[in-house]
Amino acid sequence: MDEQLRHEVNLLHANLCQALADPTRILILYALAESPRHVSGLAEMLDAPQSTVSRHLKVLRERRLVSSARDGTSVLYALADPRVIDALDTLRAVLMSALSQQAALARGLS
Amino acid sequence: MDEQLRHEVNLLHANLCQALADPTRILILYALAESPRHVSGLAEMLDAPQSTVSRHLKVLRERRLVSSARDGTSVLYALADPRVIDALDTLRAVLMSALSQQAALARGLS
DNA sequence: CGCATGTATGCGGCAAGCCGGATATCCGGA
DNA sequence: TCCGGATATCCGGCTTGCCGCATACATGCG
Repeated sequence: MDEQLRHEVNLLHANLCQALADPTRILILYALAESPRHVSGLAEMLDAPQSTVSRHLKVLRERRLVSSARDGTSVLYALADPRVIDALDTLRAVLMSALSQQAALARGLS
Repeated sequence: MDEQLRHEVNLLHANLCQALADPTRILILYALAESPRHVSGLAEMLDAPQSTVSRHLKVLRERRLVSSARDGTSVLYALADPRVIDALDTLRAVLMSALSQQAALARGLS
């Protein structure tokens, strides 16, 4: 049954990664890392329809990557755990390495 | 056009996260972090059909998260960049925090 | 050269994700 | 209580992802 638990965590792990697997959501997370924002603010910043932003926020909220708090008639969203940004930065570094390696390879062909 | 480039990288960033968004692929990456392995070895270890494993490896290979090398009639796969494991570990830590927070909340309700 | 082993790919089908517009819900002020 | 601004959800449609099976491809050996 310990095996069962390990499997369960693995599913949640993948689920968490899934939440990061969308360009808009990545932008949202980086924006919230700067400062908490309202839905409308994010929508304007990303130049995306409000419904789209709201749905993305729902995904992030369900995974507890962001937290929400009412602020008058609007809702203020904030990053729940700054380590998510660390992870994203690390992955971006990995990406950059892969790209430069790819570029070097391309130069070698010419 | 710098803006254009930023957007391009953002897409690739999401694409990279997408590659991590599958339970089987996460298991593969952790397995390869231990030591390089053949396709058949991974298939047996994960108790998954060979075609499935091969397809997952293709996804990881395209993103340059793993590297492949022929070894006689089989192919040896290895982790391309250990930092991916760092990122996965960080995300797992985030997950654990969220879970324990959730558990504490549940206790509060009882 | 033909066979056996190990790996990759084409295929058909199904599940899940993303989108924008329209609508429902929530809240504060008049 | 009624209204307007802000947010969440429903809907229909399209795209993408994952799977297993069957099959093609590559490699080493006799």
